[in-house]
Amino acid sequence: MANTKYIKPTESELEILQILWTRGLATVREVHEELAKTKDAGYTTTLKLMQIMHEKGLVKRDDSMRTHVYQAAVNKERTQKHLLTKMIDSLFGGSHTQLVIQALGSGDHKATREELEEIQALLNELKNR
Amino acid sequence: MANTKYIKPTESELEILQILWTRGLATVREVHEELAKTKDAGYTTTLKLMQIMHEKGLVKRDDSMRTHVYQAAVNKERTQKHLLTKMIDSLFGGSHTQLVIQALGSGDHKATREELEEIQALLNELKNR
DNA sequence: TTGTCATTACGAAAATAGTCGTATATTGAC
DNA sequence: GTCAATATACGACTATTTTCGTAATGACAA
Repeated sequence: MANTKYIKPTESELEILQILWTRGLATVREVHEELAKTKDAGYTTTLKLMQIMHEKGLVKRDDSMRTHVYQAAVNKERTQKHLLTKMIDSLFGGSHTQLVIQALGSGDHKATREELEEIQALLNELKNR
Repeated sequence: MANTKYIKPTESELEILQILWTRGLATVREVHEELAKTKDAGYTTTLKLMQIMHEKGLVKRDDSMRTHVYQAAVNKERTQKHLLTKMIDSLFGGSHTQLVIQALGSGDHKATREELEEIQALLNELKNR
């Protein structure tokens, strides 16, 4: 298997990936409209970023048509895990648990009952080892 | 109250803060030795970083002696929470729970029983709302 | 005193990230 | 065909972060 060297997305790239993970397929225009809701940058800025992401292999694109169609080339869960691990190491002294405690204890969640049950299930599993 | 505008530490700064949070007080030399275990940078690089951190107000220092003694000027938990929230927003669609699930579900923790109980307690509290 | 070593200060280069202007091409309406 | 709208390509500029060389200074041993 090809050695898929992990490339750490920058913050802007992450915003774009987030959109692509949600939408599946999207044009630059669509991504840009979405970004514009929270950010304030020109169209060509978004375009350039996505071109760079393409070079890096973070996204795939279909350029058989004039308007290219992009999609994420990196797995969402894997990327989350990578960055999470990084944060745990650099900020929580390597302790997953400390991070979980912080995350759970932070004021205003809107955890649904299902989510709480999911966490409970995981917790039970960990306890029974 | 003085408006303590939050300053986001860079990655390198975070590494240094991590050391200062652990040690309490430390000289540049000490921080540098510690960093050198995992990183490979010159002494003046560390020095410069810490000087910049001082300007930004991320660290305090006692410069009454020739060799200055530094300590963190920002609270560990608060910093953790800030960055955690940021990550949750940018990477987990704002869901604390999704992050917790990822963190708990990631392979190899060494959560102690005490930690598990602490999580359980928090979970119980959340459930009873 | 003199020389060596460790320290801080400082400026600037190098690397990385983000921004945008402009050229060029393609499409479709008329 | 012409024109307007919209797309990509691409280079360059800005800002931030990281790196390090060099100078000045202080400490200390011989």
